[in-house]
Amino acid sequence: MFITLDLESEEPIYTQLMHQIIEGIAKKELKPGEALPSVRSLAADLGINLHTVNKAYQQLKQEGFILIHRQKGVVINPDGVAKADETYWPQLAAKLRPLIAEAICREVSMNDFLQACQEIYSEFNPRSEPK
Amino acid sequence: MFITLDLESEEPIYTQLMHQIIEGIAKKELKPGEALPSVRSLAADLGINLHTVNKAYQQLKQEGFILIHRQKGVVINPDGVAKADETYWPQLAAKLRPLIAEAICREVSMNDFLQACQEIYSEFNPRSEPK
DNA sequence: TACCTGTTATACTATATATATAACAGGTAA
DNA sequence: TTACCTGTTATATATATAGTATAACAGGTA
Repeated sequence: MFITLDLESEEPIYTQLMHQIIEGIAKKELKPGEALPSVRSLAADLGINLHTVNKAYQQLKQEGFILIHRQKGVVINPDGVAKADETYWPQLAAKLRPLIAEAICREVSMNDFLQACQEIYSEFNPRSEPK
Repeated sequence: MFITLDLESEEPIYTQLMHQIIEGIAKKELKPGEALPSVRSLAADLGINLHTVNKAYQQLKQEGFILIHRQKGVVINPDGVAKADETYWPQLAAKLRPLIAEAICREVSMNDFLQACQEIYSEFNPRSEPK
């Protein structure tokens, strides 16, 4: 699991970290129960402060992606991430709406937009897993 | 064109303003060449500072949604918003990727995700325009 | 005992957001 | 000309967020 940060980006470091870990879970590179580096070692590896890593971990914990055991360390949620529930969909819609509004302004057809989503979705599921 | 702000939201006021104006354009409630309120009057109507409105206007101008004439005022870009070009798609993908990664973690199928997009897209185009 | 966890506390810097006032420059209308 | 409307610029202030730096604490393990 490689993590690359863009320190010049407007996106805060801790959210970059969150996104990369979530993407790692989506790609199955990070599996349920798998251990993550300690806040200190990850911070050292990335050349950032341990509080920045901690902030990302805390938020991932609150959203159910990881579990934090005070003395054992951090692991990907062994029970898997909570499935989409009734609170998830409005939040997703709120994030999608500005993107879709701009797309319409720029004369992007619905099909072109859906295809863009589809291609990204496929990046995470390169092939369906053999059972 | 009604504008509603949530002053308690984590989303900055000026981005809320930008999004609502972009949505207004997408819904054709705001048409090319149409005038927008002056920074002072809109700020007064919304009960916010004129600099906050100005910041939203400046950014909308830079992204090509509106034109600002120093003494005439602000209008929706009469030439329409610039169509999606080769710089647009990577930017869209960068914004979609975290949403799609989380959706996959929450076991949202591709079809369910695409359908959510489709429904929002349809909100902006309630019916195809008669020519 | 030494070392590893996460956690908490404090302090500091820098930047972003939002407000408040004031003034400036150019155009328009009474 | 005068008054008023534009957007623009300049200062100043308050608050919150982001990030870093150090230090210490508490619990578990080798």
